[in-house]
Amino acid sequence: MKRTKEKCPYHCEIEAAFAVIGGKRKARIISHIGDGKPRFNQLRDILENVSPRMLAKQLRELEEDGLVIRKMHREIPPRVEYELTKTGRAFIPILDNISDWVIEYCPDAAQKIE
Amino acid sequence: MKRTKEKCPYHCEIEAAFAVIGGKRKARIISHIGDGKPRFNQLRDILENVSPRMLAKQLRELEEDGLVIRKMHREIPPRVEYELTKTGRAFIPILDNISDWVIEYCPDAAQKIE
DNA sequence: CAGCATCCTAAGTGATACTG
DNA sequence: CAGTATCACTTAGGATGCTG
Repeated sequence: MKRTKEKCPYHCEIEAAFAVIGGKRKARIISHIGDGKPRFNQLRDILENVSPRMLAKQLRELEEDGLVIRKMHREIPPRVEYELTKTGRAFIPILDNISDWVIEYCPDAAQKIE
Repeated sequence: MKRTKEKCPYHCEIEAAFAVIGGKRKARIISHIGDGKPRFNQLRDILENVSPRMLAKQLRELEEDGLVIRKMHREIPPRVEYELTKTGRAFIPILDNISDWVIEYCPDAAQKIE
């Protein structure tokens, strides 16, 4: 989804929202961070087939948009945990609704899960 | 969002759902079709800066996924109206929740509306 | 009017190698 | 471990012109 630094790039709330959560795998990332406090490579394992470059980018954007906090522990080897902010946690129920919707109303897509 | 014809391309419900509604402008299209029964060029006017090629593509995908019905009236000049299916209508409350969420929790993005 | 066909560019994404 | 850097590639998206 397009992310921009223009002053008024959005025509409506929905467009603004999807600029924040519509990126590839962003919804899944939010969902998994909500489950625990995963570390970088744990997220990579869960998501599968994500290059470190892409995961880092998505996480950085989610952090900029205030959904995710990056907690860096100064240890050797370094340990970084991700967790949701209040904003991120407020989005979890919506993700649950979306999951329910696809199961109930989109049998074709639901069948392609797993 | 990636659309695929593979047999089991999705890891979870959220990924499946975003394959259906995550395309650029798809959420906005659903929302506007829910408001009335817009014609092709009415949708173009509302969305602004959409090439006919792209709008047609998004509409066709939404139709394939069972969210939208294309009603063709055999007149001269031709008239086509789009409306929501039950599946599409069931998604409207979720879009409303998303709008509320961005207003309440994402002030930076909300400020860029209009 | 409601598209489709064609061409083209720009942005997104992946793979791999490397570093503090 | 948690990322960057670089390069190559795929895809999305726009512009334009044409048609039933």
